[in-house]
Amino acid sequence: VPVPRLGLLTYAAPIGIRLEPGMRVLAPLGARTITGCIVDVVEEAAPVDGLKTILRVLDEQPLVPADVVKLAQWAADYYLCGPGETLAAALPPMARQRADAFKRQRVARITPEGAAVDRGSLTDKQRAAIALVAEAVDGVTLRDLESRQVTAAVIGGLAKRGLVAIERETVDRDPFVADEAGVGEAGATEAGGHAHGPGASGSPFDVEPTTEQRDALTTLTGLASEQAFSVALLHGVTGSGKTQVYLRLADAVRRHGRGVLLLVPEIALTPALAALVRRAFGDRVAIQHSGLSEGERHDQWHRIRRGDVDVVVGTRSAVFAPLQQVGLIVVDEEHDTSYKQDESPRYHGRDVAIVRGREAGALVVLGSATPSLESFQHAQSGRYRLLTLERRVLDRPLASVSIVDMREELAEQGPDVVLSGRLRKAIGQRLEAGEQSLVLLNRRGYATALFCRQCAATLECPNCSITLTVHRSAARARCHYCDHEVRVPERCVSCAGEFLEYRGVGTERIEAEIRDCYPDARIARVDRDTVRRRGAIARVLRRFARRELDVLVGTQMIAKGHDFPEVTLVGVVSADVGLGVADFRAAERTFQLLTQVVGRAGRGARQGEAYIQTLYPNHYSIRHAAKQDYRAFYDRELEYRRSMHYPPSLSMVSLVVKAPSPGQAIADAARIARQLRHAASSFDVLGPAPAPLSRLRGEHRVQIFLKGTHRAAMRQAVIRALDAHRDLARRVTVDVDPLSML
DNA sequence: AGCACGCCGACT
DNA sequence: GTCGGCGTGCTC
Repeated sequence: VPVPRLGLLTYAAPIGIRLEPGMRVLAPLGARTITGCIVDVVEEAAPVDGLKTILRVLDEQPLVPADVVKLAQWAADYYLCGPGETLAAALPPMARQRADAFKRQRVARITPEGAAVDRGSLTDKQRAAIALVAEAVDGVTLRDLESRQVTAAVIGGLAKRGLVAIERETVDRDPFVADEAGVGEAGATEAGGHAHGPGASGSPFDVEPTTEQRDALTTLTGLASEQAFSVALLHGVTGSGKTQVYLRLADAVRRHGRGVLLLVPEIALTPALAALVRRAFGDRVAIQHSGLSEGERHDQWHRIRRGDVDVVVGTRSAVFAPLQQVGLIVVDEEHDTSYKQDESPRYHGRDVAIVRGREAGALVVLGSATPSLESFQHAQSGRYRLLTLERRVLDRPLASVSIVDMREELAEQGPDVVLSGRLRKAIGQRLEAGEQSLVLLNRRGYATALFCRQCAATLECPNCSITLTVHRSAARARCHYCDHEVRVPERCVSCAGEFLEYRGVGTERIEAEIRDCYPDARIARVDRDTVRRRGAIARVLRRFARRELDVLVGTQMIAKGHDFPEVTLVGVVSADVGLGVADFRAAERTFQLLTQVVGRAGRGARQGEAYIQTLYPNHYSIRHAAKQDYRAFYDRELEYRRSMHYPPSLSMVSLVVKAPSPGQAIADAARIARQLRHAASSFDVLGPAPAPLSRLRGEHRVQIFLKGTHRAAMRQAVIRALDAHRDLARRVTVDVDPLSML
């Protein structure tokens, strides 16, 4: 049942009804009627006491394929959430709705008392109302009564006196009956709706593969043809043509009659890829991502279920797509953190993909220029097959990268410097030459904080332990966690001082700086603030690809997988943004982001150049990213993780306990930690300690970490600890294999 | 007294 | 997620 933290429930059903895993049923749950999904069927010779009986079977055939039901169950066990939560991810959008979503109406009926009452004792309005109710044999809905000038107040008064009865009734109407009839090709959206990405049209197979690509393909098609489970890590530098390998491999697999799942971090950010896949496989492709409307998602899901497609492109939830005979699962940019869902069910799309591949006997290909330490370690140990693309297509050189020491810039130009002289000059040169530039700063807004020079107070969020970010164009200061916002104050809110200072820069400020510097440049900004609306990012990227823009300023959104041949300059305003975070993955994230964004330069005929501004020019993640030296970074980072006992040398589970006060949060967490320590023989329990974001949306947060090599033991301990403290269960968030320490 | 609101436990 | 039960605190 679609209820968080609730395990599998057992219901009775009459003998003789066809029941199979994957079928949906209507069942009573407490006072409600809900739509559940059958996970298992057990036959009993005699009736079992204490079970409620399912009300109705909604499907004649399993809606969710049996293997996907099993996969969802595995994910629920592994990630410590309710099976209904993972199963919900596997169901088509509209089937997720509760039975209550069948229109529920309030119906009034006459009672014996009401029929017998002396109508002379009633008011005019009551008399009119009771007359209407009495003449309707099956009762009359309150909505109908209202349209006949009988207000809810009048009918409520009659109900209170027991003269009419009001009941909630579900309208018996299965939304799928209507849908199934109408499922047509209308759902075959135009490759995500926004087709033309940069690059050429025509079949992607027209391009001749490089020698390296050919070698990788030979190995991969070999592995795929074995029709047995294996995992390959395709480590290819930026611009080496990994997509080309995926597409050709996918084509080979589907020609052998097996299905292909292509998982990508966020299609909405890379509309070009969707278009490419579309051109490669035509209408044998389905697309699944959150940018589609409910109706579109529903249609795409059913196209897959019916077997109308053999290639599915989608974001993490597509790992549960109802595709049959899966022979290949590709996880593109496997290191990308958006594969991990940041709300329950907190599953990792890549890791679920590997389990699905194992169960299906499929080849799983993980691709990245900057593999996660987890994946690369498995490749090193031989568990995954390692394939490497070391050269760019057409042997184009990687960008030449310069690290700009901002300490020197500060010394020379004063504390207000944002763009170094070198980066500013480089942008100017590109404008002169008619070439394009990307400028990255992974932080949105104009300023990160508003600081009072008189009393040293900083404008903070009243609900969260964080400073408000200044968005100047909106003249608002906003919390990026709870969305609380205020007008930017003219005077300090604590001392009324009038000398307020903007501290810390964001993309909005960078855009303004570049405009100041180069008033004629055509500049656009890409971050969550500017591309909130559907299709907005595709529009900007398209304009950039058509060279209607000279400079693109943005957050990590501009670093992801885009292929702009005319970009010859990449500037990173501050490589340090992610390094300050209290997270053992800070260096890895910084390395990945820098490598990815630097890889956007020089993908066309002209050599690319990049500038990375930093206050830590000797930090290893910056140095190795500048050289695009993944191996050096990996060796160094792995050593750090080993010595500090962090993943991938062991596994972690994070628990966050929330409470209305800090003391309460600590006390509650301490109870759970005690219980965990009690069970801890093979793992360590760290904490409780205030979480880095100690207050969020008005709640105080305290953290506990489990660290160990035996995940099952840790999961077991968490289950038992939460079982022993049922009263706290709702206040605790459990994250298995957390990607963030926040 | 009557009820709005929030918290908590239960849901097969 | 959401319902019912129950306690607290407020209004008439």
